[in-house]
Amino acid sequence: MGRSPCCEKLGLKRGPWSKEEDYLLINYIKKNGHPNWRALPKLAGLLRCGKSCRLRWTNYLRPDIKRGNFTHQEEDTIIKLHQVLGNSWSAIAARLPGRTDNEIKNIWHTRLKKKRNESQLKETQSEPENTNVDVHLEEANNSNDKHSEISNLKINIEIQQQPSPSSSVSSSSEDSCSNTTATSSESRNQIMSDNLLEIDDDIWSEVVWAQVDDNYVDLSLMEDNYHINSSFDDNWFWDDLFTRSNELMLELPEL
DNA sequence: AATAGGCCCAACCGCGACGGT
DNA sequence: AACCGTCGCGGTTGGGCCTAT
Repeated sequence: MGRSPCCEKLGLKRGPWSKEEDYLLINYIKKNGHPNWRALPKLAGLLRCGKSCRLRWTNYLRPDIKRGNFTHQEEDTIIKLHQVLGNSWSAIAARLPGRTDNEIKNIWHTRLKKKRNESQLKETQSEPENTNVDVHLEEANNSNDKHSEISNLKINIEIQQQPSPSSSVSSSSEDSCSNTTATSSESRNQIMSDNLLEIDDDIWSEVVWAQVDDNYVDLSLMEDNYHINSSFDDNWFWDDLFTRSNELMLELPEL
């Protein structure tokens, strides 16, 4: 048996919203909020389903929405966030005040995906051959105060395995990105295989590049430990990294 | 000027998560 | 535990606009 429709379609209007409908919706929400989207259209005098009203409000009518073109800075932020979060548009939107997930999704598919692919192509053409070593990523100490450690931008990494010549270089496909928050063992394996280190030509240069999802961070060799240095100094990046740190398998050169 | 193709974006669809019963 | 209703999310669609020919 098929799934029942989200609302009674008969008699309900679909398609673009008129100014009158917008006015009714804004007016109602201003006075009453939106405790129940399903009941809202009837109470507001709209011939729409609740889902349509919610979408119109969250993607277009909300007063805190920033209209207009994305700035270069916003575009770069989206690309970086996408490297970490994958297709989690709502999570990306939460970090871009005034922008909606729908808007970000649209700009990604129309412009930024192409832009990202072009810059990746340039990078891969200029990068040297890589060497890989498996290690396990763990926190430097057992402190519960993660943020104090995060703010120092230093995470010690303990090497547990020897070099693995058969290791592959990480994938940067769309699919791998979408798996970053998955928790099944199959997905976890995918995450591990997708998070391999790419190393400088000279592994003793004390500066290597690790890839966390599609995001590059540089690892400095200091006193038999690697320290992660990243341009991503916002706490959200490190929160994400720590949240998944037990699942991440980086590849590092042997100390 | 006509039109084909690409781009952009608002809106829709279907699914999974979640809370209440 | 199972069921149901609701919400939010990501993927997709379709129509208007723009541009090249």
